[in-house]
Amino acid sequence: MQAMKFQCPRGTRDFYPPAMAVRSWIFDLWKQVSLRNGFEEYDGPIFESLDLYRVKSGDEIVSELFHFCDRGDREFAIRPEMTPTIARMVAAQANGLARPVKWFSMPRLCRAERPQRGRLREFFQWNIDILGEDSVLADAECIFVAADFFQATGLTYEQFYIKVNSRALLAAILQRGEFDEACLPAVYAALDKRDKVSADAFAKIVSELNLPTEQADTLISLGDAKGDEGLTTVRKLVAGHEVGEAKLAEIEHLFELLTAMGVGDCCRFDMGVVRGLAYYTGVVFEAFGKGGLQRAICGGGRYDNLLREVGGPPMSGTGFATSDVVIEDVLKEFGALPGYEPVLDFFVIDADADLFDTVLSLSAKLRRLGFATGFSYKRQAVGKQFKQAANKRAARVVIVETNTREADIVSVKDMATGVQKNISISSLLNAPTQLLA
RNA sequence: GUGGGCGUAGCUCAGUUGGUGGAGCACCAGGUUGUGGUCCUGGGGGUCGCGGGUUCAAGUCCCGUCGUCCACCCCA
Repeated sequence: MQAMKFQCPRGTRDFYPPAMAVRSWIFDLWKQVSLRNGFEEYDGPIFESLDLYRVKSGDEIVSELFHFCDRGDREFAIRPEMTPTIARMVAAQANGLARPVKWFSMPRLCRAERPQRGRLREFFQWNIDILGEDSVLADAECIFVAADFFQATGLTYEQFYIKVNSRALLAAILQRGEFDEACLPAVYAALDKRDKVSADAFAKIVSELNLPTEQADTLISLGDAKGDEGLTTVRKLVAGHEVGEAKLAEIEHLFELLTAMGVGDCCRFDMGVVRGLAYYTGVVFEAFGKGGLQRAICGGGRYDNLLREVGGPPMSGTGFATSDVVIEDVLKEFGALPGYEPVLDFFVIDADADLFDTVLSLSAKLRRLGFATGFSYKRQAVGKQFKQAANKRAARVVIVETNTREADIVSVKDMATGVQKNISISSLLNAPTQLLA
């Protein structure tokens, strides 16, 4: 093979038409689900000041960003996530925006990571955010939107579920257990690993934290705190603790809301969901496919301090994000991706080369009526033109034939059913798609 | 940043103990002189990722390099 000098850069994808069709299908669903849940679309620049990301994550994040300087030595980075951008945008107009702010976006993001399954260096992410609403109702609505999307893709409750937890509740439990502040990050990290390892491995991770026996036991039981039984476990752990009881009541209320919205059955309490260590302050959740890929396919939660941290006004927020890469992965696993749809409504062919003018004029008219219409560039046998029509996945073929000249009649054939009828051009143009119904 | 697998036609892959490269699909062109996606025939296209080494001879063995996939780290 002639060595191709250029290929798409590591971790990026070329979207040839079949792949682009899948991407568009996912985007259309994202948008449709967002809009019907009352979210408005926004977007920002594809690069931001490097400092915007430093503020939140510190200097070490820079090595995982694609960053550059302009000719004035100003530092920028291609956006690796959307949250700083929406925080910046909302902060800038905070006083003028009606609350709650319900926004969504489908940004292209880049991260300078080593690619692996479900993680590329360039990808698209669907972001859903509600800002300016403290009530757990906003969290419930976000979880509902996630469930709504997965069902819209065709997945069932047999194929996905959503784990829900509260970091505020977890913090209260640890506070009551008198866990040392300093070891909290390690405790969070350990819990977050719970579902990725066996019970034994988890016990080992816990023992390596060198916690007092009582605290280690608490942590083990938290790791197993799932579903209604898990809530019972937690109820005992927070009994008599004011904040803990309040946070427990809050998450119980959340589940009541989810049940009322009809998605309670795909949601499950799970203390093992902690999510990163970054900025989550309250409810956190992750969606999972029930197949072989044990990987979160969507995640989010409440971030009540973030706007203030990026220099904005104190304003609460909650939301989630998921990427096109993991969505495609999980849908492929369940065979839920769509086939390649027909791209043409009509393909117009001529039975005789000197009828080509009619092919052109009829095609143009159909196109102006909004129908995707094609024709062969070459004057060749009807069979060859049919072959092209099939190849272009045309839904119908219009045959311009000898009696078209005198009688204005064409044949229209439905390629799926094989049904073919003679009709006048004028009636074809009056009701182009209903003729064969 | 660390570790492992793989790199042969546009795609998916064969290639036997080293002896001057194949299939299916796709693409293009013909055949049946007005009907396709599921017929028949033919064709184009690869210095076997790249570089070096061993050998009379390397797709095949060795080293390096680049690419890619997977896992770890990390995960906004």
